[in-house]
Amino acid sequence: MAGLTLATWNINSVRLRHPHIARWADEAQPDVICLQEIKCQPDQFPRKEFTAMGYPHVHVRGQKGMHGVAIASRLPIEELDDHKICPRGEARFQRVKIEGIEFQNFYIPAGGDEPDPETNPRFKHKLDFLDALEAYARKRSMEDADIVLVGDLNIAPREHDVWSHKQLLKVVSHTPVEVDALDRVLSAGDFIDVARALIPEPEKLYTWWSYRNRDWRKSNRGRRLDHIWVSPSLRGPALAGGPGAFEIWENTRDWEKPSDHAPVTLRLRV
DNA sequence: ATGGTAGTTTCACTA
Repeated sequence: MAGLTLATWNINSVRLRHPHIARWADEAQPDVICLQEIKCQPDQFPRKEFTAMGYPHVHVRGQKGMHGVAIASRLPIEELDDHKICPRGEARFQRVKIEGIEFQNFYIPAGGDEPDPETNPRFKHKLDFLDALEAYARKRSMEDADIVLVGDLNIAPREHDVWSHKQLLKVVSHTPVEVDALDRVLSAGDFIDVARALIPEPEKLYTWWSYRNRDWRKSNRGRRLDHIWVSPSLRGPALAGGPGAFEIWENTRDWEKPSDHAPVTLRLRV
């Protein structure tokens, strides 16, 4: 195969929004779709609907009502052993192999409102999760495997990944302590942040817009929370297509009852 | 400093 298009999308309930996925996939034509916040148990996942839209291969890590990740693929999926990363054991991580490439799909904890691990257990959970992920990434970096790490990482790391760097410095998702932790994960795994390798700052990049703004386009208070990282061995295939190979499908945010996240795709030249 | 919206576990919680 000449190329492989991969996608990541926080769908905020796959049972409610699989029609959006069908409509979007018809245009975007991804080969692999990594989903977060599916909000269902594995036996509740709409497999028939994914088969009908051309994705008969599905791997689900779900739990009742919240969190949950899933990978749907046109190509066969090889299941890989789960490694326990989430300190609370929540359904926030899965890994599979497709076409010889390991896909790691993450839904990192949002972290609550108060950016203080002493008073906010959710923020502590987020930092602990990132520490565990850093250790895992460091260990796996020794293997030289072809790895694509995607997901809703719930952190907008760079100045131009948010609508106002200054106003968000104390807002969870953009605080220095989280950004440092995420940067340590990136370094530990020798990963390449594909979006910024292809589209450098100061160009603004957002993948999420809050439901709490009446007109998301007009206010445009976005953040880049959804990421695609690749291991050094995939640098060539990931960057070969240039900026046009990376896409944020923000038009989906205009659809009726949308997810608050837009899907993101990368065309890998394999 | 506040409140705004959305989904599921629902008159409460997470995001």
